[in-house]
Amino acid sequence: MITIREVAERAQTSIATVSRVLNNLDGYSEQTKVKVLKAAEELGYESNAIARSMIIKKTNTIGVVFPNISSMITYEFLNGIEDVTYKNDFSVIVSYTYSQPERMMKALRTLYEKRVDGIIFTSDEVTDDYLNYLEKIDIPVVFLSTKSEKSTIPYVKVNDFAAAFDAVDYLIKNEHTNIGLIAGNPDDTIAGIPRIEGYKAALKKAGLPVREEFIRYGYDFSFNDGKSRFEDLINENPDITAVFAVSDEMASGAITAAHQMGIDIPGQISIMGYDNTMISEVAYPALTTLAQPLRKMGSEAVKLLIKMIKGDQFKEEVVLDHSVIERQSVKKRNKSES
Amino acid sequence: MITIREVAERAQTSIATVSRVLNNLDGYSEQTKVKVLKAAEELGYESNAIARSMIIKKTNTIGVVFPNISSMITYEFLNGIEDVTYKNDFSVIVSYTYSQPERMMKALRTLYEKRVDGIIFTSDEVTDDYLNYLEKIDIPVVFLSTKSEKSTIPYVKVNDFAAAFDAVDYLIKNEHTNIGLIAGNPDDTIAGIPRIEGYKAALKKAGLPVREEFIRYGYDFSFNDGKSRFEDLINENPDITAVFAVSDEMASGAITAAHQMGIDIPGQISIMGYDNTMISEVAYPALTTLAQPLRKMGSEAVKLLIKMIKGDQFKEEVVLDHSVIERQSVKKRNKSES
DNA sequence: GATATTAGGTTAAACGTTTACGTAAATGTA
DNA sequence: TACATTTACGTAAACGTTTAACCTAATATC
Repeated sequence: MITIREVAERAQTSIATVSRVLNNLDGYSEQTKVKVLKAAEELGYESNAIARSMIIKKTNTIGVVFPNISSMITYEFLNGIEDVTYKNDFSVIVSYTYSQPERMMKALRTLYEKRVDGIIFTSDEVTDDYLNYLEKIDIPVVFLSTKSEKSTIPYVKVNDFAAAFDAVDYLIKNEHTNIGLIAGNPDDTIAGIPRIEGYKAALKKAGLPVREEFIRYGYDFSFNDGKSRFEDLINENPDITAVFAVSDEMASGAITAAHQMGIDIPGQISIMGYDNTMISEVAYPALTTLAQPLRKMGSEAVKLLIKMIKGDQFKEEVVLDHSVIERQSVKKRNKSES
Repeated sequence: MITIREVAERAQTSIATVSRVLNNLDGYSEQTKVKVLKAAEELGYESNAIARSMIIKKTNTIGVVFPNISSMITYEFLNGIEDVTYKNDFSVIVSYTYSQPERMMKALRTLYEKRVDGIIFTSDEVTDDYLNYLEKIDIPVVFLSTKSEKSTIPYVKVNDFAAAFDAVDYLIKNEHTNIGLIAGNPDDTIAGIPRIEGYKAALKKAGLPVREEFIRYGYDFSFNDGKSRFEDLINENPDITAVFAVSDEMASGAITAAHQMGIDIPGQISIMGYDNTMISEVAYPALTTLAQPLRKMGSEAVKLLIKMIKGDQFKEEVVLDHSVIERQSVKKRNKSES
């Protein structure tokens, strides 16, 4: 492997000068610059980021940890992240942790060993163990689509409560009163509880009763989860006319179940999803859904992280806007608005 | 940041001994081992992989480059990759290149600068520029779902020709004779041409004519691509009874188009996909498709790469099995087989 | 003409490890 | 007892950079 030393030799100068030329600093004549560049070119020199990192104490690398969330969410996040890491000359190390604590801890430890400049922690519940470790290693961290009350680590999220509220509100505005909920795990403080509470709040605000039997709790936001919850929900509550599923995958599962049960969507029952991933377009009928700006969330998270890496110490919280995307899975009976 | 030196000081020994203890080598007494471990623990020492890499010349990191292929394919590949990198204590740097040459070259250069131990190059056409660079830097590389005739770099793939052949053969066995093809880009030597040729070969073998007007060429294997190709294809050829789309996303687009055109799937037209990503389950009717073992492809690729990194120089090619997954989008009229 | 400044370099230390080599003490062997 | 071997360390070099500190000659300033 060819080093700065060999370049210096060939250019008949010192390694310090070579370093300066290569880093566009000053302190050399045009003549030596040319000699150095020529020598580097001829030798096919490529700088060694490891050696460089060793002394500047920056790796220009960030780490991203994902639990086992939906493929499409992961993809959108990652694309948003790469959009800005690319522009800022950062590399990204990704780890899937499948929400397993040992795997998560190992991932964090490895990221620290490799001296990443910052970490994006996505979508997973933040346990005390994680938090303690993150605080101990003391490198910039931002939470993406999660947060922790116990720390001042900044986050990028949508407001899950408000988003669920708006989704249900949209159904109510379209004259639905018997609205079922296919929820996340009721122990999940991030994507579980807030959406359940948003659902309840929307009903209450409209003066509708909150009926526990209209709520089914899922576990992993998956297609199959949504499918079986839907069957169960509708079999036991034939009077439901709309259901809000807290992920697009669940909503797609519900649609497939409906097809199999001979239920017309949206003729008999309207279904609303959450996320606005690609799946909502592929489903038939196409899913009306509550959109999170996933890609933007990814890019905002890195922007924030890079700011922190560059030294800005003030810590912001970013709450991005959500919106309802109307497609074909909800019957529109909205009389009051345009 | 706390170093081996400080640990040595606190344990009243030398840095060499500390290093030996921490790396489980021998050459120290039980007593000093305890002292060192205790000191390290108390100081919260965590080793610095950068400094380590500097001298051992290994980073335990690999790079993976993705073009802009389907989110679900990317996800499956990455999961397969992580399954085995995790077990082997490697980290993975991922770069999305969106098939842009400058971005690709920059990604490769960065990976080399950061001295990754190996590279997995996925799904993209291998240009001479890429190949030259890969050969120049001389680190282990494996191609995943792509290959190059011009080099001996090993690859992990399915046989696209045979897979497409089998898909079309399946349609023929189910008594379809007028079979349309929604193909990839006819300039794409990886996922384009071989699948087109497989389609043609299956027809020929069955004594069916190859009719150019039954073939539509897409560009990016996307949902919208499949949707508009299908509309076009069926409008101009009402006698078609089955269509093979060379990606699940395209096939889903075709299904959606069919719904909008009032065509019953599979009653009037059967549709077959390719990939067996999650989308094929979500589509309605669920897609009968040609399955690639995506996750396994990812894990086999890293296994091979790690073998090469560890020093095995013989280069294997891995061609994994494909299969037809029967769901509901193809009308079964198979009289001859069970 | 004397001094200060600048341009254009060089030398060497530093980053945090691993490891080859040296050596003194402990242990084994004849 | 004498010698050989092994154990348990310590010292220092090395990895490939960046950069502070230093140097010299040329130019500018008065």
